[in-house]
Amino acid sequence: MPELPEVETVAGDLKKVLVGKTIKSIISFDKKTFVTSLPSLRRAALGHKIIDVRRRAKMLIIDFGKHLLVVHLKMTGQLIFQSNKKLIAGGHPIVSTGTTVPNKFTRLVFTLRDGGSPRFGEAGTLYFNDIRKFGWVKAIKADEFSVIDNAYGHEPFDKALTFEKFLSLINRRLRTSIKAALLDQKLVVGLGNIYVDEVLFKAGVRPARLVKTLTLSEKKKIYLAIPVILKKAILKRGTTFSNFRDGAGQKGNFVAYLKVYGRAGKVCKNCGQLIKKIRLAGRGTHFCPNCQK
DNA sequence: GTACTTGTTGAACG
DNA sequence: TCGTTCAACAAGTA
Repeated sequence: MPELPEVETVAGDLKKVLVGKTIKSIISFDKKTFVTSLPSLRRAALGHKIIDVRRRAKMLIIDFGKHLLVVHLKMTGQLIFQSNKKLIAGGHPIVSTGTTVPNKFTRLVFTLRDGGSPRFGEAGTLYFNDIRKFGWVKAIKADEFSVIDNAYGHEPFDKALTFEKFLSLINRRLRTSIKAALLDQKLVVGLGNIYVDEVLFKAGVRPARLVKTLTLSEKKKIYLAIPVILKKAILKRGTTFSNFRDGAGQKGNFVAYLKVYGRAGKVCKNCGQLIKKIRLAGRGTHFCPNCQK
């Protein structure tokens, strides 16, 4: 389940290998995988050189200059680059899906060549896999990106997201739970179910608390916990990564640092009480009844 | 077989 | 209009 740290990791890894390469061909195995039609996907990308790969919210952006491919992995999407025997992968764990590409979950295949000239040979393949077909790929003109961009809120590491700004944002959701407010990508982007639970544990606030009941001090703790949790997760290369090949060094390690998520019925690492799980905002929600007030 | 999982959207609600 | 909740999507896992 890629949230911000996972997408950030994938974007960084792919940037290293994709920049400078040119899309040679695009093959589709599933029309549902992209919002954009295959012909316009090809128009935007074929023969164009990749100049950057980056992240915005939980989206991956492959930048061709005049055009962009915008990729959302949603829950089970993977982007896998293969060159010779080397795999660079990111997204949903590949436990049950086998370790080879393409496989039955492969939706799109991009073949690449080095540099801009057709005289260069193939230089790897980029696979877009998605088990549940929630993910998508859009091709847009660069100057149309603001339409997508404007639908999302602040980046959690953006200096523009001051505490005052954060307050004014969550104060728009006074009658909802703090969990629902933090999941809302129109306020602050990048937090999904896992990291919201972790942020609220670190802040010592129960997920079900309504925003209007929070003290200023609690809001400050939440505000401060967001970048701490996310940065640590990025450092550990995310929570849900899995090795695609031995020794690839791609395994996400943050799962070992999770304090509440997925630990229902286990003892709190902080106080020893049992972690509780409830259903909130339509999501499984984990917290420590002792550490979180 | 059934319940459960999740990011995002859009419908339905008050 | 606004804020909020909830179903829907898909398919693998327990």
